[in-house]
Amino acid sequence: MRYSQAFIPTLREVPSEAQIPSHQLMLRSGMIRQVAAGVYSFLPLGYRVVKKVITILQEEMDRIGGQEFHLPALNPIEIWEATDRVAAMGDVLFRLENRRNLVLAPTHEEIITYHARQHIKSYKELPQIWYQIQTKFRNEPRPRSGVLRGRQFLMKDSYSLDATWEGLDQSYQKHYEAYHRIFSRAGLRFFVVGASSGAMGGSASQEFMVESPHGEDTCALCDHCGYAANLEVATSALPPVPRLDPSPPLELFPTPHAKTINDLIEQFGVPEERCAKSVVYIVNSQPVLILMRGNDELNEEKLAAALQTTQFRPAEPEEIADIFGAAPGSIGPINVPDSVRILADTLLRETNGLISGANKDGYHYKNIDLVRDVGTIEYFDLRTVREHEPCPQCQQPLRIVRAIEIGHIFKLGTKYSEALGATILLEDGSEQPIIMGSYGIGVERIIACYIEQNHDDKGIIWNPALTPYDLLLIGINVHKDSAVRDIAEKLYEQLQQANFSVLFDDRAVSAGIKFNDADLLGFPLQLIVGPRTLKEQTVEIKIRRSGERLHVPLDAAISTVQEWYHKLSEAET
RNA sequence: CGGGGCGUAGCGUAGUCCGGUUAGCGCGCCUGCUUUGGGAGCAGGAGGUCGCAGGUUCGAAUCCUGCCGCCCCGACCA
Repeated sequence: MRYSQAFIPTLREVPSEAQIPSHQLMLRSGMIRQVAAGVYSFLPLGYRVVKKVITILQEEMDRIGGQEFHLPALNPIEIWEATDRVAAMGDVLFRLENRRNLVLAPTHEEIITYHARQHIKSYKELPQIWYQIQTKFRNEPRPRSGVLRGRQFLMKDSYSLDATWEGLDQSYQKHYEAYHRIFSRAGLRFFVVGASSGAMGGSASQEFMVESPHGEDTCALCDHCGYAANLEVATSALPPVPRLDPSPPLELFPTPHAKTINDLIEQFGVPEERCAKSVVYIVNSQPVLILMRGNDELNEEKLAAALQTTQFRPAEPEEIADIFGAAPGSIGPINVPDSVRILADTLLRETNGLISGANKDGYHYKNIDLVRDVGTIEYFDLRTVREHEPCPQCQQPLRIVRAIEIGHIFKLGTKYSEALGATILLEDGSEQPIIMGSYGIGVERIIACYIEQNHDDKGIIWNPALTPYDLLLIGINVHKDSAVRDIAEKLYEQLQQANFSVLFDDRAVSAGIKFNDADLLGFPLQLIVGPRTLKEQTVEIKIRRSGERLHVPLDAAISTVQEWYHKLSEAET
């Protein structure tokens, strides 16, 4: 491609709406343009990168036996009602005003299961891995960070269909390995975390993460043993609050000015871990009292997993007063109405000597014994792990980092096959729902994360795997100097014949502009031909990543490019 | 949805508080001449419903009301 004829609208200045490097550089390099909040056009240069990512995805999915589909974005709403996901997705599901029986698909479990039900009748036809790379629509409440969270985005989604749970484990493992290869080939530094399966009812789930301050997820990492978990499921080896022996007697005491755990600690000098913080949630319109150690933070994802529902919210102060007869600062587990379910974090399991509100304004109890003084308590891991807590595997301090989710693998089970009646007959003649897995990769996120990890103050630094063109041939003064032009044209021909995709900067602009655009666009290699090199019968090869410049004789140009390209490609794997 | 910010030419912005000639500047764009290895110089030129609608006023980018859009933080995100 000749640059003079290419549509590559680069920007010298940073558009004000772009806050993070990948967004800024994708705009500045002419890869994307915004059309609406969370909606972007890919311009030719950006789309070349998309196609390269898609090729990697297809190759690796095909390698594990995946078969590519192209499913419709328009879905009948009935099928979404059948799995109860119209309600579950809520406002995130796009609906159509002038065709109300259709919705825009945010994911494709339903359609896949629909086709499985149509045609898969026997265990003999399984396993299957079905995938597609397609546009998803999600009415995100707040799109952000360029293409990192959009209302319309590309996703590689795949689904495994198995007759047995062991089969599901194998399909899941194949995806795990394929995902490793995909992200490695894309040149990403990433890690895998255990994740919540949430209210979807699946059994196991892992997320592929890229560490970034711009990420929307938070993970606990152990650099020592490799433990990694999303904070929604992360645990630590923090010891539980030990029992006192003998158990001291329950005692009511006035605390007129203590509304928070910190007040209690300051005013009465009590140890933080002996305080039991009481929080109240309304779960399916029933009150639930939750006891947390000291100032530990309740994790709502863990609560959702414990309660097996996401239909809950913190209680309002008025509701708390109605139920407990006291303000939020004075409630506790003693004298709780029978209708209130009591949960406690596992750190408090069957312990004693605790201080908590007395359900009487201005009073607390001390020496509460959860076994002696409180009715039925259900214990769950509910607390949010904090920085520096000991790793649950090796006791070394945990690190808490922000991360961007680029892939998610998920053992679904039979939720969708049951809801939609996708069943098979087994060898013994019995009928059973197909056992499914679902696996997703965000295409734009791979690109944005790559740029987040591979840029400098001048621009993007592409590797051979994702670069929109293999290399940039820069002709200095080609429009004025016919000797340079002849050489440049010849190299342009030869490079293409050697199977390189080449962008040939033949524009009639100054050298400085060409060099700056070259660094901004970030192709792995720049081949520079100008009057200066011509005098010595050489060309200059600049390696974008290192900034290294080689001067090679004209007749060695192609072979040197091939060598270096090979070297750069090797370095990736 | 809560909080904050913003909307003036393709991009970046000044002007808005305190209403008043023709809305200014840099980059980019067009023409000519000169220049030519890290975003050239000179000269000339094109390009604006000041987000939209209504209101106040002799007069509105500027004041008032409503709406729309975009960004950031939070909530949310199988």
